[in-house]
Amino acid sequence: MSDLANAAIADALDELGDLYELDGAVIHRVLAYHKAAKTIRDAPVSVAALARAGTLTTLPGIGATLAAKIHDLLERGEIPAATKLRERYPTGLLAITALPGLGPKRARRLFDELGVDSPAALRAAADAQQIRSLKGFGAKGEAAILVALAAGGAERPRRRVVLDRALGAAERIVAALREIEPQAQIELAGSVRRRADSVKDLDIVVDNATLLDALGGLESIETASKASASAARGRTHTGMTVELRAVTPDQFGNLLQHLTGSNAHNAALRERAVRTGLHLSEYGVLDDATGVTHHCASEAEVYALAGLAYIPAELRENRGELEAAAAGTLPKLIELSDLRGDLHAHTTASDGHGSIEEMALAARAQGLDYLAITDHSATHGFGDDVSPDQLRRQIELVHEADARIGGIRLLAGSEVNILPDGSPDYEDSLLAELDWVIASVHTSFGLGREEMTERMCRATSHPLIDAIGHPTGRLIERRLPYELDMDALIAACAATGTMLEINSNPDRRDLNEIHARAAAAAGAGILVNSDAHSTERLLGLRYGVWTARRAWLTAADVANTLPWTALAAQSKRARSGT
DNA sequence: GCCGTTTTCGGCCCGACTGTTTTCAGTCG
Repeated sequence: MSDLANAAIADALDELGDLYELDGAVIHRVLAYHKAAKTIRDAPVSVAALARAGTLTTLPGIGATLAAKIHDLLERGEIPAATKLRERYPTGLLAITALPGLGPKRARRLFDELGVDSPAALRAAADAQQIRSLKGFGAKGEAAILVALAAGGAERPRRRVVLDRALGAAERIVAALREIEPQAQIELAGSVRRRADSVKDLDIVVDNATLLDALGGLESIETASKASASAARGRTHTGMTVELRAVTPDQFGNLLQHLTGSNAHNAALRERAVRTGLHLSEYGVLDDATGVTHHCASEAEVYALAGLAYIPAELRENRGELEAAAAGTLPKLIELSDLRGDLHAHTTASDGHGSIEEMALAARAQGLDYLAITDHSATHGFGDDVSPDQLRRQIELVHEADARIGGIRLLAGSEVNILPDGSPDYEDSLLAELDWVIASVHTSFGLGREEMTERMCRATSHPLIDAIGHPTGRLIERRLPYELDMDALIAACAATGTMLEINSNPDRRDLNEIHARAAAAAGAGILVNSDAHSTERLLGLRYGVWTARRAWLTAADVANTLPWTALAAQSKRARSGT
């Protein structure tokens, strides 16, 4: 049986669901495929391993039929039903359904009646004015198709914006609105509030409708218009869509909960509620028994009516939070103030912009008790490598600064490169002089899955490597993670006592929330580090904490919530006596 | 296709918007 990644299995089920939908299957069957795909994509364990163990149906939404199809995929490399349907419906047809306004039903009509099987064929049919005469279409629909094609909608999905840029824009808008109406309730909603890796647009809820008219006048807004008495829509100069919604204070909780989502969370929440005779919407909670619709000023009231504990926004992805909220077993999530130290930061010795002292003072100002100076190592390129002699000098400088600067403990460390053979790029005798070593991959990203896994697992077996930095190398919306068996790496870390980093750089957030949750479940030590290259970037620790919260982590799951002495005492170095 | 304070069949979240429609289907979030 092959060892497909969860994401690959999920993609296959999503595709099959789309094909079934084109084929006219009942919508609930289609949804079953997409739900199962999401469950698999979010699973903190290897689904291929579950298949080998014969326990696939323990996953919610996976029954006998889907389990059999997943077995086919793993054993034969394909799902026969998908292969058959692909022969009937060309891939170009699926591309057409990605166009705004064109779903499976209308795409199917274009295919059946005009033979349209690709974006190019669609353009030709629209140019020839063949579409307007079709049932369900018209001249307007035909024009909309041409507009969507011209916008390139069929080739690429609309780009998502990485959280820090989106959050910056959102916070500027909220601050500007607060200046106009200081008494109003103004809250971010949507995926920005859930602290997702990236977001598509900005949702903001206010309890004062006069603010709807103010949106267009804000400095950061390029254009805006009032869509209704309770909504305004605008666009920032950077091209992000902003949806501003106004509601009376007594329904503020209903709307905020609705717009915060996620869609999967809300759908599952409403399905649960229906079973107890309640119907949730953005307007209130309708009780079948009494016919009364309850309005909720706060989100906590919405969840309480549904019989649930309050669910923090970061957990609202339908990854088990509803069940935990019903059972009273939601974790007490880690907070930024729980972090006691930061074990990954750079200075001007390599590619950072601050001195040791500047970084130390900035970390102290943030309330941290310790900071590891971990500049790049001997083989780092770009002319900012640190030779062995320079590192010896750097160790002295860190110790000297540590003695001089009060209120923070400075640790002499390094971010060493993991060479393709899995070894670090300093001699062991030099590594032994350091307080802290974090090891990362910065070269040879293109190794095969097995070689890369072997390379990284080998690094974890090195007695002087304390932790693995940004373990997958991904850059959100820019670079895919390298091929790696994360289950194997997590197991190797747990076995050797090597810690895994959640890198807080908002472009990385690596480990991601799925892997971080899996690592915690496997008993691996987890760090939330800034990887700061400047004093300002130390503030980025909140992104790593948000990833940790989305991974369900508590303070006890994250090693650098401990004082340095306690962390050092339980490190693998201390345990092995090196 | 899944699932069970409606248990092995009959349901399956809610509402807005759009365009093509005389009451609604399709799409979207």
